Amino acid sequence: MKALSRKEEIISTASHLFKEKGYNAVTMRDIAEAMGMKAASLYNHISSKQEILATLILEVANEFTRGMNAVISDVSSPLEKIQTIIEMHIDITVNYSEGLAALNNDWMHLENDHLKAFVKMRTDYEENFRTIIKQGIDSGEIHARHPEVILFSILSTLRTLYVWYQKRGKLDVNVLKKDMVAVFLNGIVNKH
Amino acid sequence: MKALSRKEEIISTASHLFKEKGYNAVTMRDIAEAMGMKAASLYNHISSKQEILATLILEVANEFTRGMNAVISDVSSPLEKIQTIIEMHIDITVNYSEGLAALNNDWMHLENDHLKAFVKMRTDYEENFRTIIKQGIDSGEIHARHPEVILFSILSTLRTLYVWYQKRGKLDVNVLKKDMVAVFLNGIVNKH
DNA sequence: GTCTATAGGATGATAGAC
DNA sequence: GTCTATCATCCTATAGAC
Repeated sequence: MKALSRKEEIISTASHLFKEKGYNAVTMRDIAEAMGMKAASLYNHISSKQEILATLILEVANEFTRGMNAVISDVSSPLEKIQTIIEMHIDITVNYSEGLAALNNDWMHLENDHLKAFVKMRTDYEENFRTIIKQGIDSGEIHARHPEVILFSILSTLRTLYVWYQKRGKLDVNVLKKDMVAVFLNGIVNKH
Repeated sequence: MKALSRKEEIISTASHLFKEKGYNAVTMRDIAEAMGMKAASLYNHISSKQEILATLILEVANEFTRGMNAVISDVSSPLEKIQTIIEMHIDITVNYSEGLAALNNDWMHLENDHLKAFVKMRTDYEENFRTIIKQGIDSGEIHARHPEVILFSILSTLRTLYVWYQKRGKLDVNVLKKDMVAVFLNGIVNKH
């Protein structure tokens, strides 16, 4: 467990507050107070409030991009790829839950190049996922339903998992992965 | 199509802006400008920014509560009830998409009694849904998986449907209902 | 590296003329 | 019912002392 630099402490503190109230409702004074210092002192470690947001969001977005690239270059069936993506999302949720909240709720408050970079990463990610689903439908592994409905159902669940994961007393990660994969792959109806 | 009162126009205009940027990032001047008037004039029709938010969110929350009460008092199986809930969510998404955005993203900016009322409605709603899922598991209709995983997967998808519904060129509502119900009930794997 | 002081501007809301 | 003018407060960020 490496000690956090002062800058990392600030970003971590801010991320907790952003998760509760959102980027715009959190002031530099709030962040400073939570760290036991004055707002002006924050600027010795970070250059702006925007920098905090961008650092937080782009770190997680990069994590997703890395994960998706690994899945794509993997030699496995579309169904196996989808399972791996679900598991990857759950891992990221557990490890970056505050950053994920900012990514979900406050990405539109990114500015200029940060915003552009984020939107591109998200678009690419969705496009890759969509392609995998279509391949599964073409090969007959996946039911021939509207691919957007499948893409959206899985993605929206995974994206908001962070809200629920901490609320429900930290269910074991492996149980969560197993059940989540099962819900999407096999549905909830018991046919036996 | 009844003509909107000035107050309703303001709330409708505000809801569009809230959906794009969030409650805190939208100013009274933004709302006024979008209506072609000055910020001070808004106060002839509404008493505060908070009133706009509360009106918007509580209208949708009431809609969900009404729908859930109808489902509960229905004589039908747990699986049929879940199907009805999914269809109800889709109907509300189509008819109240702006209010739904505020409910999802800005409920924490409600104050005092409005906040209390909202949280109670949401808790009751989730508890009712959870009970239905458990009844389905007990009766053997639903796979014996962690009920929270099922509850969460369905709810998070339905709650964020509004983001996606308008982005994807308004897929036919009946196709959407059919495919969405199928994804959750039967999964995506084709077993034939 | 933290502080006080403050610049410079935005914000929600009110008062009062028309 | 809309306007202009304005209040009181809050906001991000900077300057400069210690």
